[in-house]
Amino acid sequence: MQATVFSPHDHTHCVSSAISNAQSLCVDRGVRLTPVRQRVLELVWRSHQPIGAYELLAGLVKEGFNSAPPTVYRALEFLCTQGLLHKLEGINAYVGCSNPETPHQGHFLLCKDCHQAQELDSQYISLAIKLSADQHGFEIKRHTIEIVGTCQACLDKPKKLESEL
Amino acid sequence: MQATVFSPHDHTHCVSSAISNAQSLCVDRGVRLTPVRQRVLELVWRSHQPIGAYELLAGLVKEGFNSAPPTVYRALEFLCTQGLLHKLEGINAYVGCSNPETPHQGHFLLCKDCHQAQELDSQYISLAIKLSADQHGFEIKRHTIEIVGTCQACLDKPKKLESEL
DNA sequence: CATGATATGTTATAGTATAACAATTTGTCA
DNA sequence: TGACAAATTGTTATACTATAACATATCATG
Repeated sequence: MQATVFSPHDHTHCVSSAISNAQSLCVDRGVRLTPVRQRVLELVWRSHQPIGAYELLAGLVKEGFNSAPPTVYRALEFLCTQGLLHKLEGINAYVGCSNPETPHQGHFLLCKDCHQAQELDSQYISLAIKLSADQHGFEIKRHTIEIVGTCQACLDKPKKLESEL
Repeated sequence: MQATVFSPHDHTHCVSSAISNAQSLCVDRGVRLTPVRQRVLELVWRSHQPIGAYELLAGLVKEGFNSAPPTVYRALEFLCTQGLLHKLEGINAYVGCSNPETPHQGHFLLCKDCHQAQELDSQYISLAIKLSADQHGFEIKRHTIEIVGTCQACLDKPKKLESEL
């Protein structure tokens, strides 16, 4: 089984490599990874779970960015447009994308116990969707694929007692 | 090509058959399709597009139901739980389900021009998702599949002039 | 350094959803 | 029946999510 966000890993490394990757990618594309944008990207990556706009906002404020909602929403829009983040529509939260070089829509496994999100890259899912759309003469612009359930790690954990729920 | 919501059809018939279908289904299951719930279901079906909670609320109020947000959200929760409606997470709106007997999660084509939603039932998509989840030892509880783009009918329409946009 | 384009600051408000508790209705069974 | 428990609805308040509109600041470029 391949490595996933669900298994333990050095997350600090994830963050720093995501940032430096984003920096060079923005230079290449001639777009600006401004301080606010970079900070939002870091905060998303630093979170071990998908994170919401207002939680990010709180993070910005704590670090001296004098911020109101539009600030963070603009940064999020930029980052999503550049493929650096994906938005999870089902929970109004954002996750970093490990593969922003190639623009794509994510497919996600969302664990309802540990709340982590694993991005998939399944050719089968993409193909199945494309075939269905084609059958209807439908031209795809984007799609949202969010699979909610329980991840391997949480399935392996002993069940919680009633008293702990 | 099969019939879809995107093509013209007798929508009045859709509404009435959905309601009577829901009524017998609720009797069978021993759950109560109360007046508010049935009214919400009718309002959703009567709409030619996915419809939001507050628009439904306005509809209820207009017909004398003395209603506040919790009323409509409770009805929507009931109807979704019974499989009579699906929620479209990407646009916070609800659509009727034509096949509520068999509990399932919908796959949707959403046209960004005419705003109609076509529910699919693609075994390929379901299978591809199941395979991906299995590869990760992930146990699926539910999923959200929303494909945004342009439907056949809207593709066939002449393009709007700049002045009309 | 003037200018237009891009980005951010700021205030206000729109849109979506639920918590908490009260009142009512319904089903059930002694 | 009538008393109780469960389910449903009413009501008020508030939390959460997102954007409009306009002012200000910063940046790239000639």
